[in-house]
Amino acid sequence: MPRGMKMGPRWWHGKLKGGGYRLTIPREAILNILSKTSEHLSAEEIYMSAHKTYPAIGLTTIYRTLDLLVQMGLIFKFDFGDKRARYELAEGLQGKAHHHHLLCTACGKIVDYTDFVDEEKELLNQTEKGLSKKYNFRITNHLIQFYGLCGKCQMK
Amino acid sequence: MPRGMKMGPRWWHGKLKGGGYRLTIPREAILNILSKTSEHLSAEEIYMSAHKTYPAIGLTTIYRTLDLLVQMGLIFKFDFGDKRARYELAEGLQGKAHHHHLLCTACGKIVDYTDFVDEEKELLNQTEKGLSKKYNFRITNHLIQFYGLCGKCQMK
DNA sequence: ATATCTGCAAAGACTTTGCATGAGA
DNA sequence: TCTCATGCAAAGTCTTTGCAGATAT
Repeated sequence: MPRGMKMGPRWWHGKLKGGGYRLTIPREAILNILSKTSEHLSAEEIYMSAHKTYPAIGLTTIYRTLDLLVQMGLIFKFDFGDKRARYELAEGLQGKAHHHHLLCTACGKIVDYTDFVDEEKELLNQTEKGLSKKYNFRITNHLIQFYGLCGKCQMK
Repeated sequence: MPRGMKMGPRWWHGKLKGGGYRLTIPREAILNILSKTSEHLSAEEIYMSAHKTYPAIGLTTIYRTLDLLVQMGLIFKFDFGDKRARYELAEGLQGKAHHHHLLCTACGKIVDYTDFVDEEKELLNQTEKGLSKKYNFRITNHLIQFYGLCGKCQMK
């Protein structure tokens, strides 16, 4: 059984309660969906998926819940240049490995890669230290993305 | 006199003509503005600036021109998470050095840094090679951004 | 001359807000 | 019970599109 797929009280119950937030059906639904996919879903896609098991859900709630989860650090919000925000479970949760993204500028394909991340991490740590000192920033996060053409699109 | 500030036929005349594009007042105005600033202007800001010297200009034209210039590779389009696209002259033009961005998540301040870019470049080259081979991508570009709190915002 | 470019107005797409109802603890 | 959360509808923001008139070459 894959990591993070076990049943029982969901790992996020404590996180929500600890933050003083209620455990509601929409929140459960959204976290369930994000836990089970490896895709980078948009609000609309999450809405459609959640709608199947809980038809009463509204798109507004999706947006509000996603904002909350981002703020709590449970999920990440990305902009891949296709005009809509996309979300994924934060690293470290559910056995998710830290990864970066490789994007096809022609078809929009997104590849998560975990290779080379160790080397990157080393450099990033140094860079963060240097930048922190020089510009007096407290760095909390970074974003790395590569853009190019995937195999299929190269042939067209 | 700073590099790139000299008068005479603008460096972009040839680029536009070579691409089969006309040399128009709006295009001149927009390129002039982007050449003279070190800020990361939004379409609206460029519009307001251009409007001062050429009041007849329309916001639509700003968007269309920016799209054209991005497509030609003369400028870069960025998303800094504030809901509007921001633009800057491409590296290598007008003596612009290759740089990355450091963003304050509280006040939106953007710092261009050129330090550490050499080290980053080395790693990125290796990573690009590895990714190209493993995922069969032809990588054309990359994005690196650091997020954190600037000095002022740390104190609040 | 004529194909390209522009400006206006309207439409489009995604996201946010106001407010009354409903539900978790 | 009593806040907090939700859903609907409407509004907001940035960006794109349609089209007739203007312009560069």
